[in-house]
Amino acid sequence: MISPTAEYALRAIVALAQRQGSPVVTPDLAKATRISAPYLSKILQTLGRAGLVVSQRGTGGGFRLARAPESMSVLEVVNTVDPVRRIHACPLGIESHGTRLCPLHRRLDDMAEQIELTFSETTIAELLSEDGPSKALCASKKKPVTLVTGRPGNPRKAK
Amino acid sequence: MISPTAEYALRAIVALAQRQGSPVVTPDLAKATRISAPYLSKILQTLGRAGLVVSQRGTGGGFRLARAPESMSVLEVVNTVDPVRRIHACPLGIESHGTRLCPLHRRLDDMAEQIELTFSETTIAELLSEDGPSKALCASKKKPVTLVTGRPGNPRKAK
DNA sequence: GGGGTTCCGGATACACTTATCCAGAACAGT
DNA sequence: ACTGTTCTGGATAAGTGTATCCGGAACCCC
Repeated sequence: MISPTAEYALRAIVALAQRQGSPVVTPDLAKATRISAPYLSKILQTLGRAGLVVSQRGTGGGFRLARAPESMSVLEVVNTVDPVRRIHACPLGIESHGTRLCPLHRRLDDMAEQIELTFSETTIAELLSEDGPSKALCASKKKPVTLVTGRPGNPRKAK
Repeated sequence: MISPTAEYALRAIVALAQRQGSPVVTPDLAKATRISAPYLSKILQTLGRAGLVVSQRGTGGGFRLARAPESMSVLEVVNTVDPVRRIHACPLGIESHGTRLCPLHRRLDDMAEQIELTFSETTIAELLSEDGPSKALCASKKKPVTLVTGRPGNPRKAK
């Protein structure tokens, strides 16, 4: 439905949102999101160029959200790394009829529109931990994986 | 949203449904759907193994739908070539909590569920030509591409 | 049963996405 | 300015999905 890369980007954005503006260094973010550090780094670069995150080099640097989580939609994040594809014209070679789509492609595009709408209506803030039991990014309660919150002796369990 | 292959499979199934059980040979189906013949052939093989289409070799052979278009759902076709991926457990390494998903993955799975539901409720018959202007597979009215219906002097316009 | 037709399935090539690596530039603190 | 830190961006590798090719098997008709 969405590409792994888009899902990674959302994980990273959510993890950054949890930090409330404090810069997070790539390896830490990689541990929190369970994404490989080099690849995450590429995704963060893309998000940075799009203006969704801000990077800061040197000691005490890292990445932070460029805006408040309440004002950032899921759609913005997804579209930055892997845009939702709408069907505007008939995918068959036949260009003749304008915006009219056949039933098949009409329905597929309706779905894409629905997804786009849902993404645009959901803010990052809503993904944080709204309803108790399941915390953002699936962080467990029983196993305090520390989730990078503060890392006094990180178990270094990342397989 | 769905892979090219899944969309190809739907095109092929719809094109077969238009033929009302008459066997269609792969090159003809390729022209109708604008899918490359060798690749379409692979997809048809898969659909055949899944029992959605029936193949017949030799002269007068080809492919035809195994069942009535009214009794075949879009979901069956899609799942045959490229199953809808539901999120059953937290994609992060943390297995600790059962079926509880964090808000992010809960929402993504809700979408997948919605898509699955819509696909399961839509039959191939509904994709044929329900509402006049836009005929199945985006076949234009102005340009009678013949769409393989009967082909007296096929323009052979496939780029 | 011979010949033309059509699907079958393995092998292969190509493209795009995902993932990795590393030298270099920017930055903070001293 | 020097040093350690951290991001940057290009080059590259690995993996998956898409597309092609071809010999062989099944089938129909004569």
